[in-house]
Amino acid sequence: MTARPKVRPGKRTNDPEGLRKRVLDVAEASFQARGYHASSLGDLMAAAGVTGGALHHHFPTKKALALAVIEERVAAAVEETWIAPVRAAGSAREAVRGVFEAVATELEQQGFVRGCPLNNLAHELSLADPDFRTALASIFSVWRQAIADKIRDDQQAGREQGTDPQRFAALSVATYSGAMSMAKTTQDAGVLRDCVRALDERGPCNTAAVRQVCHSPD
Amino acid sequence: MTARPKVRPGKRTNDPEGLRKRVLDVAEASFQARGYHASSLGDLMAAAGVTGGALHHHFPTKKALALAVIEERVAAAVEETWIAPVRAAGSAREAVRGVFEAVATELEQQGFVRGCPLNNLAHELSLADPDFRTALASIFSVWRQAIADKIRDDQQAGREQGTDPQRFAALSVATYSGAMSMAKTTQDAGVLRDCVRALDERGPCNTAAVRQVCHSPD
DNA sequence: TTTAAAACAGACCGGTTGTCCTGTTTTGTC
DNA sequence: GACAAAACAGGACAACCGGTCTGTTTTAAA
Repeated sequence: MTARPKVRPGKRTNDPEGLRKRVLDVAEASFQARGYHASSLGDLMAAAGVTGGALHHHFPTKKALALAVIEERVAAAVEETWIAPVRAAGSAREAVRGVFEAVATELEQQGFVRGCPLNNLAHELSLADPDFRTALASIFSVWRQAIADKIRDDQQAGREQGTDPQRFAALSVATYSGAMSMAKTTQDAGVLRDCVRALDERGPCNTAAVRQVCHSPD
Repeated sequence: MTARPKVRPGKRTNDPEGLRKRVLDVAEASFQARGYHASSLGDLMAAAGVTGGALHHHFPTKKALALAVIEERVAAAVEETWIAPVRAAGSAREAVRGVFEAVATELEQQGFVRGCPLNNLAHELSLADPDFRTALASIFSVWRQAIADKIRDDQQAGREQGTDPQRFAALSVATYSGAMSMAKTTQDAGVLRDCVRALDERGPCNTAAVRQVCHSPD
């Protein structure tokens, strides 16, 4: 995939940053497709065109490599597909709708579903190691925080009322995570659309305040 | 944990069903706590007090063992904690609320969160093998179907209107799955309560039919 | 009692895994 | 150019994994 400088012996060019990036690229992709435990360092070395010595120089252990993938790549992926769109959108609800739709469309034209990078690793590694767990938990935290902040912005601008920011954020993240889990298992991104529609087609209006005004004609 | 008949050599008692059950017990627990790849057959054999020959007799491969765990144990767990309560509840919405609360309470007094057995294995194994994927997908399917059926019952009884059964089911399952994912990562079941409250505190009432009647005083 | 199949015991093996280690080359600095 | 540190090469290795194999014991049917 990436062009690797394989010159004939005698001439070597050190490129620590490029090599590190190549390793992270390969590791990120392999962890996403096969998971952490099913990805062997041998496979990663071969795919990245990197020797054992070089790999060990940049990432002393497999755990260190995974931690770097989580902190640099997974966090960036969440930032790109969720946090930035949320900040840029007109409202939190629009943002959620937009991301669901965008991801669904992207997955459909891609033809297969590998799942959410964060959730994939969260399931496999949260209980395996405390360092993994805290790194993953902090990504969930900033994700939720970004959505909650947006709701507060909406409320200050009068676009939203009576919505608990924390709970709305929790619901959004949970629904997306779970929908991606199902989409990965069924290999069908349609469930993302089902969820986002159920989410804003709203339900029975059974909040006490609403129930008084919103009664059904029957 | 389970009493295993370890008599002195010369006396042996064949107990194929008991042995099989012991292996499944141990495998289910280990897959839940450590995952599939991180669970070695050696560990399982030791924990179950079973020799290699016996294990191989009942489960020729590790994959066969995992498939049995999925089809017999994981499916049963979903049935027990979700499907049965849904059928027994007064309405689908009550059922969802009840399961979220019950699981949250159970996890809190338990002190730690191992996550949803189905989602744990779904993330790790869906892409690893087609047989795993279809087995897991069918559990998701019956889970969703049970909720959708309950919504239809509610509608026929006049307890519910204007709710798409499939979408509601998708949303319920997705929210639960994602909430359990977060709960596992943060080791805090509180997110389950956040989600279920956000789910029935309802949102902006922006469905076309509702928007006409249910306008906000501002 | 005979007998065949099922149930179980336990050693064995080839392959893989992650890590370490020793050496060599490149690179920046004085 | 000297030199030390960083960057990289590549083999070695011990532990482990999953699966297989042969043999023994139990069990139930005949």
